[in-house]
Amino acid sequence: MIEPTADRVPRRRAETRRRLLEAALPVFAEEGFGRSTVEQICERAGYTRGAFYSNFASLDELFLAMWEGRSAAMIAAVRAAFDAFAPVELPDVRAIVERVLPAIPVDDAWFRVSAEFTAHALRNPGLRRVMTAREEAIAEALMPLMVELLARAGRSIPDPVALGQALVAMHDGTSVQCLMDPDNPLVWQRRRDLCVQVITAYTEET
Amino acid sequence: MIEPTADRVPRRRAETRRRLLEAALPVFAEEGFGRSTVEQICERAGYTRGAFYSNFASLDELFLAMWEGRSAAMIAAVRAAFDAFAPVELPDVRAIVERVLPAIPVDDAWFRVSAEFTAHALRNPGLRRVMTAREEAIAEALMPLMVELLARAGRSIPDPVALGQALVAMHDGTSVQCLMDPDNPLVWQRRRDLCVQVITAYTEET
DNA sequence: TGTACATCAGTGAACGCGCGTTCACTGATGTAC
DNA sequence: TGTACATCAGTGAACGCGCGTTCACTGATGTAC
Repeated sequence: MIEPTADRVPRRRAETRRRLLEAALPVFAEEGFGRSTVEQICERAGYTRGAFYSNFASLDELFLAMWEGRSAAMIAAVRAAFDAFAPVELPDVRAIVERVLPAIPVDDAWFRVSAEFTAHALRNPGLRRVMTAREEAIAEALMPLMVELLARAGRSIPDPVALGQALVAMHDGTSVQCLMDPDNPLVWQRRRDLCVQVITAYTEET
Repeated sequence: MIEPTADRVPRRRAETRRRLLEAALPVFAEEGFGRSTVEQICERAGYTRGAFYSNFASLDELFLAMWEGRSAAMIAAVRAAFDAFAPVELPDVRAIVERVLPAIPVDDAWFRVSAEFTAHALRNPGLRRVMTAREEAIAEALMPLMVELLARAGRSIPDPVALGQALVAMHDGTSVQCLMDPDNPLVWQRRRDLCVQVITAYTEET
């Protein structure tokens, strides 16, 4: 059984696009977005520069597309990790944090690129909206699971939005600290502690 | 009375350096570090490119020097603001936060550059050490004042290092949120609330 | 199924710009007497 | 104080590289009969 032919034309294009996007993250992570060149990305992906311009109008466009793709994948991965914990017995907030927090990857290359993307977005009102929308999407995707886990630890959340924002800030802020000093277990420990404190402060015993 | 001549040779150089460093922040903020050129900085500072190479070996070197200078100025400003609150009566944690937190500038241009510098430092072990050292310097400069203010609110700090790290993470994480959505007063409110919660969680009534 | 034809994704050469970096120079600044 | 001299910070022209962007082309892929 052959694929419907209608798909098969875009197949090749889609593959090229995918490979360019895949090659972009390591290049941006190593060189920085601003110092990355179309040539470097094409070379790593195994194409000539013409292929790039056949698929993207500019490096900016590819940067955004790459960021969106990786972000979505990241959220999906964390969500899956959360779901996996559903059947497990989690008696208190600390137990939840100790099991759930490690499921959120703190990835060096991705963080470098995210930091630059943030700076880039702060220069561009359109991108700002994209970023805040994504933060809301994360909160919406993960908060129901948080609510359920915390309910099983006997805790309710008076203001879920405030907790969501606090957790994102906590994650962002402590990620840098951990990546700056990755071999210091104390920094990681304090990250977990802060997470426990924040959740405790933003929830009530039922 | 004329200045000692020994100073006067470096005077001109020092002035050139200063102007180049001053011009660098807005250029980096607008273009991004990676897309900034020696030419742009020199043009804004009113020099030719030769003057740049007479004072700095590379854009990287200027970037670091600029970041260090601005960081130090920032710490000094916050420290001064803290000191100014010393004689005021501050009855509780919330009152302290409401008065002290606004003294910490959340500056758009500086934040953009800081975010990129962070990404840059994560690529370079030497710069990582510079950054962690600076974070420690901030904590050391401000923590004694925090201790004193909190003591007057009847609170002691069992683990000042942990509180320091938590506050830095809180500041970094919520700054992005505030700058992404600067006209939303709720985001700023939640930043203050989180600060109160963190301080409360990391201190004990005496 | 097989053959002729159409499409268009990706090639690779070409062009030109803008920037990094160098360096012989000049004139501002300071020194010696 | 005044003059001749020394220094060296910043100038501006020059060179060359590397990249962005374009575009005529080719050959892989799919279509029609």
